[in-house]
Amino acid sequence: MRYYDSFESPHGRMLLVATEKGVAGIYFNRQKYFPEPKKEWKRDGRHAVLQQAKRELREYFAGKRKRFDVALAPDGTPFQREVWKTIAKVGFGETITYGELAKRAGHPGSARAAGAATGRNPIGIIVPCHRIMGANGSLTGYAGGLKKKRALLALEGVTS
Amino acid sequence: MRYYDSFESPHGRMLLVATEKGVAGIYFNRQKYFPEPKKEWKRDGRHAVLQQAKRELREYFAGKRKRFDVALAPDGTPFQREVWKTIAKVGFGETITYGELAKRAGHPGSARAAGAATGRNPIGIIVPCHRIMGANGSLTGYAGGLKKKRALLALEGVTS
DNA sequence: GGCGTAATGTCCGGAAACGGCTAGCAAGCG
DNA sequence: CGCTTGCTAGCCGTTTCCGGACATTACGCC
Repeated sequence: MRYYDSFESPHGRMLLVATEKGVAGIYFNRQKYFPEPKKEWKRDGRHAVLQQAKRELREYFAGKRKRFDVALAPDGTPFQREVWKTIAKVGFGETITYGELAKRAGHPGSARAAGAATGRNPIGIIVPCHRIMGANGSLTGYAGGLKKKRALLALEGVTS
Repeated sequence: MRYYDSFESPHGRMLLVATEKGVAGIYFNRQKYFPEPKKEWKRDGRHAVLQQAKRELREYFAGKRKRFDVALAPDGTPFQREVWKTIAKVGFGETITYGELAKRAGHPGSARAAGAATGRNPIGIIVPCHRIMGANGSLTGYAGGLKKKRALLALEGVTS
């Protein structure tokens, strides 16, 4: 079963989705790969996982939180989950390249595949895919739009 | 959740699988498309659906039952479920061709597709796919082996 | 009668395309 | 010369697409 709720972020309304085990997705309205909510999903703003996620997000945007603790439960292939797990370990304000990401995930040389997996990350912000950049320093892409990527990095003090 | 149990038929041991809603599958050992039991399945010989299915099967093989009443809940595409539902309406001792089957299912001309769907029927015996034959009277196929198809038809008094 | 053919829905394997990439050159420019 | 820019060719997991195979049969043509 999946539960969902909306969340008002400084960059617009977001959709949060969770299972019993953890957060499954966070999406900006109209972002790439925005899921169409299924009928059997239940709106439940008081679901434990959703409440924790919302609290941590509020604290993050308020500048009072540098690390997320809520449990994660995204759907994906083994490779994708490896990559996302690796992204989650990149610290606040730190940025790495797609090649470095691939290496840390145990797949050196799979930079391009890591990029594709990054693009499919369903849990923006909490899995901080905005901290991944091109080897030449370019932002290269963001499912919510490069503008949001820049804003998130600015919030974390990355001047670039 | 899926529940399962074994059943001793005159033609060998069988595996029964069910959901809350009805029978999902019945398989001869080593038959085509025999499913590998999943870890999360529960063996439960007293599950209501399984008990009813076993009773009706015993009665059928004893010659005391000509119609099955247990609820069915097979997995399949919409087309496949149409076909299986149509097969279930073919009476004891009656045989029809794949073309007739397709027509009754509301897809005249899809005889071949109906054949493929018949081959994927997960609920042998109760959904009596053994009553479907080639237009020229040949048996053509059976997931449990043609020998069993012949035996079942003989039990129903089809001399052919 | 015998034989090729087209029509039908699904599954499966292989091939190809497609990305939020990158290292390696080759020019262009001051 | 150094630095920057742009193009190219490999790299890799996933997704999409296509072509055949099936528990078939009706039809047209010889």
